[in-house]
Amino acid sequence: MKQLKLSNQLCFSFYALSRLVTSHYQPLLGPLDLTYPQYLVMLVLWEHDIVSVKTLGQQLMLDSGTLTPLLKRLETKKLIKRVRSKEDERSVNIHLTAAGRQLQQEAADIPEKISCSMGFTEKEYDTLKPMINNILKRHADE
Amino acid sequence: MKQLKLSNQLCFSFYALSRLVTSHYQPLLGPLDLTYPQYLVMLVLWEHDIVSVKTLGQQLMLDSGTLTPLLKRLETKKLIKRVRSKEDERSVNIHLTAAGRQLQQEAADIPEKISCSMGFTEKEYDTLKPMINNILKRHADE
DNA sequence: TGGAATTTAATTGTACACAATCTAATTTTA
DNA sequence: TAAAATTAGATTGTGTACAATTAAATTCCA
Repeated sequence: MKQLKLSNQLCFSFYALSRLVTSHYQPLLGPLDLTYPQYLVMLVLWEHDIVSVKTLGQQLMLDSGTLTPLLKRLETKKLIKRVRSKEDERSVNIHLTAAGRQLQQEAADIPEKISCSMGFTEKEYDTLKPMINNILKRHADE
Repeated sequence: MKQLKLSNQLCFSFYALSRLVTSHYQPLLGPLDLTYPQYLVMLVLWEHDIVSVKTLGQQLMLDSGTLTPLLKRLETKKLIKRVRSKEDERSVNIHLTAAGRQLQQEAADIPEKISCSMGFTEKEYDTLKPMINNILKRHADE
């Protein structure tokens, strides 16, 4: 019986934690004129240089309704370029620009700073990482 | 070195998990014409009947910029009533209406359903609940 | 006591998030 | 191969989130 409320409470904790995380990124990303979701897109591009909107959506678990306007904003800032694919005209490839690559340097210390800001303990890393990724993975289809 | 990326990855997991949670509530709340944040407000009201916007904001960690329009939508649906306090005219008290209390019955099985939908294991409850609440608590000030 | 500081909501503006729908391109298959 | 089904993004509309500002009420305190 008491169990029932637990799921609700745990879900609320996840919801609150996500917003806490975003709020800790904000002061780090603000100076780079990036939001957290925009930063996530840049992280993917810094790894791959070119990715399709579809791939981006799969990696970040976001749909085109979210990504299309977000990518347009990144393009306005000259950090990326949206290029419709020649091979498959339905697909749009996102290219990292020189300015976008440049930004990687300025963002280099963010992982360390966010780690410090959130103050995760060793134990929290080791426990939460696999457990939460397990939850995400078992719902991977959607 | 490898540690640095971990914080970024763990934070992304939290962000993704929060959206996963919301997506699992949606089919349960849709029939009640509630969003997840609206449901959270109703949960507080089902416990207390009357709460101030300030208290609500503290409980849910949301500010008036989020709550004011959300509460207006709940009022439009006749689930709550917004009443400016007589004792302190700055404060607005949220009252549960009869329809709002009625809705509690229809929402009674949501905790069980969300538990089933998310499929948390016993171990996940026992580990995640205290660990995540600890993280939230140590950043409680903001 | 009366002005300064604080508190509480509301407002404004920007940016997600996602359901639902649409269009165009590609693939399937009858 | 031509119609049907699928796929990739874009669009539309609703609803959060939150920073920054504003306005009104209350509290502080010199």
